[in-house]
Amino acid sequence: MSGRKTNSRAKILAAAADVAREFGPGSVSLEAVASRAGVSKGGLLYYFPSKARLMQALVEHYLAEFRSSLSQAQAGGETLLTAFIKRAAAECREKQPASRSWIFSAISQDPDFLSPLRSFHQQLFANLKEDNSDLTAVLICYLAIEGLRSMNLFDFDILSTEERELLVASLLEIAQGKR
Amino acid sequence: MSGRKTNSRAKILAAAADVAREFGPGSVSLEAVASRAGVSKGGLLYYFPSKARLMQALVEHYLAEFRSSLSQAQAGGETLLTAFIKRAAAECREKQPASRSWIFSAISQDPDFLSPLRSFHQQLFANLKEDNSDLTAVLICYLAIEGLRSMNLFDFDILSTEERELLVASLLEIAQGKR
DNA sequence: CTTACTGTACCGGCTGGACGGTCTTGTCAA
DNA sequence: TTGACAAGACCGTCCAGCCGGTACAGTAAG
Repeated sequence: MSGRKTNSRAKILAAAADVAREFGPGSVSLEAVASRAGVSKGGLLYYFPSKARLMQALVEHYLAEFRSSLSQAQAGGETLLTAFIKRAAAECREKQPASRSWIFSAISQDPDFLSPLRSFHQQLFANLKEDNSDLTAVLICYLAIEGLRSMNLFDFDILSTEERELLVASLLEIAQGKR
Repeated sequence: MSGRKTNSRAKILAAAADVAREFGPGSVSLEAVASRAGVSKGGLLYYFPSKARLMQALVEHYLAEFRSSLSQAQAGGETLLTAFIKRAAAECREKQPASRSWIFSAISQDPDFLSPLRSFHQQLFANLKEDNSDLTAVLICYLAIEGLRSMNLFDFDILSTEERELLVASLLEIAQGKR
């Protein structure tokens, strides 16, 4: 077929996420991912020499995306905290539910795959505290957003759209010290 | 009926949670759980005729515990919201980190195992709204607590003890309309 | 000739589950 | 009181199936 400039790598990563979302995290096998990506098993293993590498790449890819979209939001002259809130809200709006189910596959494979995520969050939280003198506001906003993201991850559609927007608006007020 | 004093069922459930926490959610196999519980594989299968049943029981057991401790906290004449906050805070203090890792095993096995949890949370949130007229306060407190629980679940020890206590104190103030 | 794959075939390991057997316990007729 | 017996509470083994990973031969594009 097409031999050149293929972005099979990206396709495979997307396929892994799709399989996890559609068929459940337990269904993420090399075969399933390969067939979903329109690639043979051999082709998959050409890019990711082991399942562990695939999972690792999944985490790293997500983290890179997260980072870039955060700094992009921050480039508009916003505070880190408001950028974080807005970005999370946008994610909840745009992405389909359970779009991060692959995380469960990764944890099942090896919980250590989360450590990059952990250290990222640690640093993010540290930066948030540095950036905003009101520790209470940082705590409330950060945890509430993580709660929102958690709901999204587990596909708990508990909040209505209006409630979510109300929450985000309230958090933005708190973040700006207007409470 | 039989006369054997049997707490094997409870032991097996605890063992499953222990295996998930110590060796990772991917290591929860019937054999591993059985050996951890001091029971043979056949014995395990006697109590839980399939792995799916084990997972289901795990969810139900957790839910029953959650419910009872919530209503117990509420029996002291507290609001549902404050009871929820205090209970979650206590859980973070007492339980060892990642003590709910078995959830990941259940999701990997079949995401539908979460639906009892989902409907419980839906009802809990509905009750919270009914009980407290300040929707914003309910939203913030509920989501922030869920964020805290999420941190605990993923074993992200991002907050110091003081920060956590500060957060809880702030949330309790918000819950009581003292903000 | 190299790169970037495809496709097939295969292997060893592990897992869930079935099955048959064994020991223990409570029941009840004699 | 006893002793037979059914039922309960396990144990140990076996097996089919899937999964990750390897090996390798082939192929089409650049």
